[in-house]
Amino acid sequence: MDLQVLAVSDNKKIQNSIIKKIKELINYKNLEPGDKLPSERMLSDRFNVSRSNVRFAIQKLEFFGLLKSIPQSGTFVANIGVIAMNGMINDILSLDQPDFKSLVETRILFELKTVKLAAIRRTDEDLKHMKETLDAYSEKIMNKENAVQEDLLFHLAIAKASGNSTMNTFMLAITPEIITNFEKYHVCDKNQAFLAIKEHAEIYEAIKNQDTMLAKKKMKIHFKMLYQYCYNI
Amino acid sequence: MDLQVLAVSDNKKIQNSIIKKIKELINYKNLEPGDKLPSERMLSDRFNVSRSNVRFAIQKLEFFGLLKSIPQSGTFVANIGVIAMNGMINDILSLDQPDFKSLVETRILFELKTVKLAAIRRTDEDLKHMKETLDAYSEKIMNKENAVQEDLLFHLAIAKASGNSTMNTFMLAITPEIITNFEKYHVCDKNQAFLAIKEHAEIYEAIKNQDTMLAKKKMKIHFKMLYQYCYNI
DNA sequence: CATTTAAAATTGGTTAACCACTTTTCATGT
DNA sequence: ACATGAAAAGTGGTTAACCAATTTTAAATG
Repeated sequence: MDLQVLAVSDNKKIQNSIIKKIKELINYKNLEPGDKLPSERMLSDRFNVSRSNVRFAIQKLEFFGLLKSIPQSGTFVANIGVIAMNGMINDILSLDQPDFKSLVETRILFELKTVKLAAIRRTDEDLKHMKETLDAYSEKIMNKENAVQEDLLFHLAIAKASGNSTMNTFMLAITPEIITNFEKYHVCDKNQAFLAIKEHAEIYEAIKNQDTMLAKKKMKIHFKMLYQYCYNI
Repeated sequence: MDLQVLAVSDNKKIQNSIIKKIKELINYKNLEPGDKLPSERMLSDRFNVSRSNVRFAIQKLEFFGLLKSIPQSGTFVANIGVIAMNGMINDILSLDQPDFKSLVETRILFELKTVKLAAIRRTDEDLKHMKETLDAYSEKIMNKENAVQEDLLFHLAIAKASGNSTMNTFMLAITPEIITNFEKYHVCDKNQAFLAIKEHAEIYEAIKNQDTMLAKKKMKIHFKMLYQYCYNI
């Protein structure tokens, strides 16, 4: 799963317009699962756009499972009917650039789940990794340095320990945007830093002791301020 | 957010090896936030790989917020310290291809949240959209036709109504893989289809009446079989 | 010596040519 | 008519050339 397709780009509008035209083409020609689309060259010619942009558009639709490109052969409609095809393309076209509030909301949802799963599934290696990030965080705070990075790595270590590759991937995907906004709005104040050391340690201990409910409870406390912030923006 | 970057590819190994080398380079040269990386040409020369692959690797790191490419200028280390850089690149390199179990686990987590949010935030337009997908689903089932697509679109309509663009995006991202596996393992049996019509209708009504708890409860019932299946695989 | 400025080198991004392979076409032989 | 096979056309993927804008260099100017 390569989420890259969702990256923002100056060409996004062009690519979305191509996706729209591909959709119209599929409907007009009544293409069904397995049917072949016109070649990239023909599409770029017909739509009056570069082949690169056609390729990007196809890659995006391929990522969402709607098309399937086969080398030296062609691009085919995936095993998905015309109804789902239309519905999903509409959804894809209307995808908004994630806003900060939705990112935080999603992060909280993830972390309250990953912390429980981590408490159940964590391996010895996971614990070691988490402990390392925990110590690195404490050290930075004790030296009164900015520790946003170390804070983050601790949470990512939990996600990894959850044993859920999908959530781990998504956590990594939303992380950069979260950091950017945190620094932009100064979410993590230094006043809260010392308190956070204790909270991190408690979360770690709960996971280590495989106390699922306590782990979640401590994470909830840790997120308390984040909650408030999220809903006040 | 263009998740495309996470797509599987034959070049993934090469690109991951390039990412590894970029990480080593950043460490060796002690590059800090804002510092410039060698040009794409120099990197492709140094690593003995094509510039395209270097570009793909950089795009991936850019998606995860670790690098920032500026046209006609260069590629720069993002505003992220060396610790987070190393930690996150390690995480990125060790990302597993999402397995079916983790996909289902994530989907359930999402849907139990989106259904609650939808009950709170749904607009009249959302309701209209959901009703359409609901009716399309019923019609297919009554005609004893396969309705996997319509089932899916109903759930996507809920995700959209949740008003959370991040979860909406992620739901779309995991959907194709879910469908593929459903059809592969014949998860949705026709015996359950008639029952599902009623369940869908109840979920819709709960969202319409903004009964948050009931909406979640009905969704949980709807997922009951999915739960069992997921944990028996 | 400092300042200006223009030209040359360098950059990420884009386009066009090329490649290896597949698919189609159609002439040939039976 | 039909089967065979080779050649031509077509395919997605890859590489190399090109572009416009930036950055550096150094020569010209005061």
